[in-house]
Amino acid sequence: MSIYDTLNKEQREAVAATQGPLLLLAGAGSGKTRVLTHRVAYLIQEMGVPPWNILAITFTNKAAGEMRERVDSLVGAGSSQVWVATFHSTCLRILRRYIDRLGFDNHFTIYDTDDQKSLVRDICRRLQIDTKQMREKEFMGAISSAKDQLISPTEYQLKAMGDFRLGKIASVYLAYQEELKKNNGLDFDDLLMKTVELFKACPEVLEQYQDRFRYIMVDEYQDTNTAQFELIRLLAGERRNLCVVGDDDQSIYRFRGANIRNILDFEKIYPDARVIRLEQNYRSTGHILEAANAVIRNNAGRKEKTLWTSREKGSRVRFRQFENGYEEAEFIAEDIARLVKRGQTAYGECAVLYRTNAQSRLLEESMVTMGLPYRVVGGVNFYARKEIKDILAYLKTVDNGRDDVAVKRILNVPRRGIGDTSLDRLQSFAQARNISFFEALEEADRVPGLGRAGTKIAAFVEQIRVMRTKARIYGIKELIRDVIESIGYAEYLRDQDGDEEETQDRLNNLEELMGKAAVYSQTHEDPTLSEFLEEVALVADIDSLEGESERVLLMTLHSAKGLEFSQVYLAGMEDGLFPGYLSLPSGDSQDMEEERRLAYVGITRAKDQLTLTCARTRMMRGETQRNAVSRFVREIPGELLDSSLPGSYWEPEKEMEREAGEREPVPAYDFRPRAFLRSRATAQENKPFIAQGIGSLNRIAGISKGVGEIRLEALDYGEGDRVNHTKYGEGTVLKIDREPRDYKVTVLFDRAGQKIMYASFAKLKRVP
DNA sequence: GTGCCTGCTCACGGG
DNA sequence: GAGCAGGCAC
Repeated sequence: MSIYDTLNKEQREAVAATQGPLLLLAGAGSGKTRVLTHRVAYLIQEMGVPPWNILAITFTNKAAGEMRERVDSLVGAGSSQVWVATFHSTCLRILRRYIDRLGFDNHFTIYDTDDQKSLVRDICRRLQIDTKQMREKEFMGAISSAKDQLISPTEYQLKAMGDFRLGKIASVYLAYQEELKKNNGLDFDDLLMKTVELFKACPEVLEQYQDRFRYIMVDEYQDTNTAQFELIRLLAGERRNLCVVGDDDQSIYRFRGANIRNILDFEKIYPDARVIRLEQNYRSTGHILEAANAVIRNNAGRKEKTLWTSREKGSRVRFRQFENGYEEAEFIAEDIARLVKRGQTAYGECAVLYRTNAQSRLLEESMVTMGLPYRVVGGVNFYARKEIKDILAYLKTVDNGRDDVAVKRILNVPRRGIGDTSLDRLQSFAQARNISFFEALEEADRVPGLGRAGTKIAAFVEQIRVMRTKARIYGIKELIRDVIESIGYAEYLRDQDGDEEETQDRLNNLEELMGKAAVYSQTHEDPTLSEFLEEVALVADIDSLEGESERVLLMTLHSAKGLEFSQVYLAGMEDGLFPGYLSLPSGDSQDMEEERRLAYVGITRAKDQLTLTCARTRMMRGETQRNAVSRFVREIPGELLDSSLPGSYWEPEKEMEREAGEREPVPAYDFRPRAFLRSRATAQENKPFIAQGIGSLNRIAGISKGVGEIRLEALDYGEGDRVNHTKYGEGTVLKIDREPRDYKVTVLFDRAGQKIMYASFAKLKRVP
């Protein structure tokens, strides 16, 4: 039996269609990664293609990591020579080798969003553009989308003729590119654009890569932008052994230039392309899939396809509406705890997905309160954190002083008494002599008007020199530790944060960075600081999802693409949040369709059970907003839903009557769907709700009781005792309620206020 | 040059 | 609600 026997007919066809252009329309959960990995294996094992002739491109590091793993385990020996990478890292590797042909130094630095912003700000100041009238963001967005479409500053200028705003953008764009070049920097979009430029300018380089990458596969093709498409088209060249895999229904990156036409028009560009559709879904139960189909059906302009599954119908899609975001979050944590207790699922099988990162906080809090193991994926990019960027800026400066942005960043971190005035003087000195900022620092005694700052600058330069000496002996990890200690960074953080907990978080992040450095040093034969810094530049999140099988995952819908979970919770299903308020007024425009595709992505992540939740009111932009149930929920036919509030969840008129002020505050454990109250307890509705036992709440919420597995152990603390919680610190136990399967403990924390939690999860320690 | 206060803007997503 | 930029006092 061969490894290909487990594939269905279409999948096998796709695996064997190795020559010429192939468009693989792969619906959600139809096993596209399986096809891709088997295709790699087939090329190597059956077609005798050397592994290094194969290129598999993905969008995210996560996808690349997963693909790598699966290729490794399927192909075995030689698999490491298959080039599996993201667009950006592929370009990075190419440019590191050849960008000198475009007049850049091969040791260019990568500008992240922060660096971009400060660069744009400098330029606006220089060009005397009032950033109150045109914001930096507007420029950044315009520049980025120009690059996505491979529009050069000069072309932009031509296009902008006669338009004031566009003209401004064009001049900022031009200055921005000049500045980048001067600083030997590239931003993320440049990685793609410059690679295309390189290929067009140097046919011999292109030929070399065409010869190397004889078989190209592109995952998530629906998300490619013009630059990426051009890159692929160039690489595929005359051989055209190009296999693109995508699902137009899952195109969710229009905001960063994804051109859905790339997939819709693939057959126009490659008229002889084979098209294979994968429509059998192996992931979700019937009800979940039907719900997904019902939602996506509302989009116009898609390639028609109907996903089907041979799996059972499964349980219906649950829908719950809550009074506010707290109750929603609490329900989710509570529900997961309950399912795990009953042995119906494991933490690692559950994922909570949301539209905006801002939603993660409440969910996270409820996880902490319930004591559930969880992890937030994404959020603030690890390498974008202040403390990480500070230390990396030191390392960059130690490695070479060429990165002006990095040097400027740390010159006064920690405080050295070198302020803006000195910085400006140094800057103009450097500019006049055409030397780097760090070189200007080294010659600070020749810079006019520095005064007392001069000594401080000399001390800083000396400090860097000492670090450079140490860098020759120390490993990267030791170097990081030494940098942190010698600049007194921990003290600086304590000073800045004022909050010990925050400082500790930051220090922990730095420990993580050291861990990362250690791993790097161990896994590379000849580890260098330069290479480490280069590698780190493109990584979004420090750790992969490996070894996370024991935790509930919290992430945005965008990060969830490509993943699957037994239990999926989609939180915040409200008009105004999801779909976002920006896409609402435009009705059924492109924006709304993209939101709907995102909903489709979310729904199709679920294998066995899908739960949709929303809140009637939610804190947004500092004010409480009332939101209607998301239209995406309403697009799901009622018979697929288990809402335990029949027909009552959508009542816009009633929404209008309700004033925020007329409601009494609700106790923490009132997580019942509010609509239930309305149908059941009309007259009494506004009376404060007195917390009932969880069991009865379950019954109210329409959830049957399961058999408890948890043994009731005696607690070593009682009412009035002082206890310690890992996150909230110390507090006093106010109340302990015995529940059928656990104790419910009410604690008044000194810092965090009153919380209610389950003893078996919260692991409270008695303070002697 | 620094620290504090105020007021403003932004919460949509990633490499 | 939070983070940041700008203004102001020391």
